[in-house]
Amino acid sequence: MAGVPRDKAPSGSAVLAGPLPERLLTVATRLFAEKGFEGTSVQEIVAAAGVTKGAMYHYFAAKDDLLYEIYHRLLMMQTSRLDRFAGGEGSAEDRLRAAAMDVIETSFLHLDELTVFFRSMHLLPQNKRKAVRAERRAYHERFRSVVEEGQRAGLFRADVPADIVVHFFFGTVHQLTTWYHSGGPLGPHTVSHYYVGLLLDGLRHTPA
Amino acid sequence: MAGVPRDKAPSGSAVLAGPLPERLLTVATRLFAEKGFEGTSVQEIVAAAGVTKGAMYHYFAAKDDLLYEIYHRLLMMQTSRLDRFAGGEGSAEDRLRAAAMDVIETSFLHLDELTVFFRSMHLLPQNKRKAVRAERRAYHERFRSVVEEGQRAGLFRADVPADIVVHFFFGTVHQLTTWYHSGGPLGPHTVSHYYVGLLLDGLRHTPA
Amino acid sequence: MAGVPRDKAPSGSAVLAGPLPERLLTVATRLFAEKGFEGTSVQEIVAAAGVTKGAMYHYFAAKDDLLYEIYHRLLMMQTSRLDRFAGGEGSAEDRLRAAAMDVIETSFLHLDELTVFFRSMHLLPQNKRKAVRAERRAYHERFRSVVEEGQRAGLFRADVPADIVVHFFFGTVHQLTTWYHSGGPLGPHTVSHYYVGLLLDGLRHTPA
Amino acid sequence: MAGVPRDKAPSGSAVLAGPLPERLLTVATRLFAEKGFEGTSVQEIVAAAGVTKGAMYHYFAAKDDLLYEIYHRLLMMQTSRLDRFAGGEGSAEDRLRAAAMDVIETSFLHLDELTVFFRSMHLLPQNKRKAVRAERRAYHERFRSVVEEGQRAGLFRADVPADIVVHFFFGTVHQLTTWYHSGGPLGPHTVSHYYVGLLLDGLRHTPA
DNA sequence: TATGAATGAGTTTTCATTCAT
DNA sequence: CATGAATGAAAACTCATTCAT
Repeated sequence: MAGVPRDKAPSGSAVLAGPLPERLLTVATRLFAEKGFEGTSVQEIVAAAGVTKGAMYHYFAAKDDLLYEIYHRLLMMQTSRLDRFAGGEGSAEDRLRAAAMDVIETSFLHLDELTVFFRSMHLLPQNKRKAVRAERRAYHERFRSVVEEGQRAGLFRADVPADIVVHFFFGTVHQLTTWYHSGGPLGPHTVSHYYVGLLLDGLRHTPA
Repeated sequence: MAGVPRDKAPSGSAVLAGPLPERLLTVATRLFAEKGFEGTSVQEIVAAAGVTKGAMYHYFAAKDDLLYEIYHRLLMMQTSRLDRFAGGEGSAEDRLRAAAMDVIETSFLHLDELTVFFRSMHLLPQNKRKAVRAERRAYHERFRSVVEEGQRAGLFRADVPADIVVHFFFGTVHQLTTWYHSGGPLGPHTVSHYYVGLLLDGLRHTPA
Repeated sequence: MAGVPRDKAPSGSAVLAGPLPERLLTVATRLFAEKGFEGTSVQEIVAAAGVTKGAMYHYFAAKDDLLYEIYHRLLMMQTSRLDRFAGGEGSAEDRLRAAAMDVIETSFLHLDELTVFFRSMHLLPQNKRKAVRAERRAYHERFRSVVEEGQRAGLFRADVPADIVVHFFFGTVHQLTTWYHSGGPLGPHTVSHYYVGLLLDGLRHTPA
Repeated sequence: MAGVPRDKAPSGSAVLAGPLPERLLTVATRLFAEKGFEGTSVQEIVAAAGVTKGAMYHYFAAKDDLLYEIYHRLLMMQTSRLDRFAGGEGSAEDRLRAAAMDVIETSFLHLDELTVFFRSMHLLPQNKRKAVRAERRAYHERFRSVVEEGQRAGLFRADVPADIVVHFFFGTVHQLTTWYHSGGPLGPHTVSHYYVGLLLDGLRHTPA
């Protein structure tokens, strides 16, 4: 056992389906969520994916790139979904409600990605961090525009800046991962319902 | 090579007042917030505090301990403040409002600690993580009890579990650090005011 | 400070042939015997082998592993030799004499290993120490069985437990390293001859 | 708990009797035997003795000195006992037997010291190591002189150099610590008896 | 495309010892 | 006599990345 290289990939027991880049992202997401980005070695990732380091570096220039790609894909997906809901039919309130419900429910399906996102953004190198932030800001703006539309239409209170409303809402959505566990008493849909209720009722009411 | 000290602290540029443990915690908090726990080396901490590594390990058994102590002190302070507000005079709504305002305003004074908290909790070893979680849970329960009191008194809507309400509120408070920057257009008090408004109006309203 | 390699191997002066794991074991054995396990740094080992630390840790999970492997290889060799001699032809006395001679002469060829063995066994982590002890116990038992055979055949005195006889003999063999130096007046073969004489004559005689 | 110095001595639970230097040597011997010299920190020693580092450094200039003093005291005691037995009445055989019995039985009373001796001698600095070796050599010579006396008197075989005989015997005595455990089936006296028997019968007999 | 041996720069931690009080 | 805060030097180990094959 000693004197034998220690980082051969275990041949069986791995996720062996699908194209390699996706497989690597999938296992990396899980591992980063479990043990943190810095707590997960490249060796562990490639072992879990059933390949060797060389293979990974063939597709990703650096470990950072895995992180960036996880963020990028998550944001792409959320952006496209938001566009669909925000640009749909109905009142600003209807559309905001639908979009908000969707964000939360989608978040429940991607808790690992969210966990990694808010824990490890600061570990990206400057240029990639800037790129991610730009994507996120665009997402935020799109959401805000619906809130503003509702305010102009007199549906929502106008005494709180739309910017604050969006931060208020996404803030709590992004913290879901710190308390929600899938084994608990409340299902994703229930939580989404409550959260959207608290948001929209807070929005609709005009304070004394 | 020999005889050349490798971790001498630079003589200027450091916080050189007060007892060493506090000094170390102060600089560690700032550095962890800036560059992350994993991105900050012990060497950088002790250099910023103007001492050597040995001095730090004289007081803290591990780098982890700095992290734990930051959390612990923050939670102690928040708990004692919450007790004061929640146990005060007035209706449940008055007390909730006062406590909520205080939490947010206090958070603005400790943004660095909050940043570190939610980014790096997972880096604590199990036993310390458990201890922190227990403290945080107690805090959560105390807050929840005020919400429940208000629900029983008919002041707050009762169709949303108090637990959810607390998660909803603290979630967004804890995310403050991801968007708020002290140079921005809105002051801490203003943001607190908006946030508490959104929360309490969402709570007071009874949906159709 | 940055950019200055800290553990580059000196290009000359090293054992540069053969597969790396063996090379590392060879130099480690010599260094451990010279300066002790704790007194030898990993840095010194890899420098003597002409590689960097990373290379060593590619093959050995820990410094301990070098130690374990040294023991393991020594015991494997001794066990296989003992099997050959103990299981050979001739009376129990003939076989014991042959085996004993061989043990001592072989020990002279591996004084460094023996030195390290008895000085540093206690530095192994529990699990590895257990493994070594098990191997050594098997070796002891094999030797003892020949002594017992001789006792049953009436060739050896039976008033001393075979276990004690084996401890008595191996004890002194294992201490060879504390006094024997290859430059001295007595050659390995001479010493072996004397030792085996003292043992077998002590065994054969029945005290009054 | 954090931010508090980590090496205060535990106030109770320690050996608190007798003069400090002796107390320190006693606990050091036990700890060195248990965990090795390098595996035992000065902090552990002083904590076990119920004092602080300063106190220890008041009596011993260095950690090495504890080791040296352990050796020195053991050798002083053994030398004085050997002088008594070797210089006593009776034939060379009688005196050798008595001295040998005494060495072994005394060794059983000082197993910890012996363990430390043979494991850690190499950790002493050169000058102290030389001093110990000189003391040990004198002891060896004294013992050898009795063997030679017996050889000249025709009591012992003369075909084995007395030097070898002494190494043979002390070798196995010094290895006692590697296999003897006080809980085992054989008491110290029994083992001493067997060992001395094997030695003297090996000595007395003249090989064919 | 893919391998895996080897690198090099860095990390946390340990600890004997000193010295002002 | 004794304290204990602080030092300074080194140690074991990690790991993202490269490169000859």
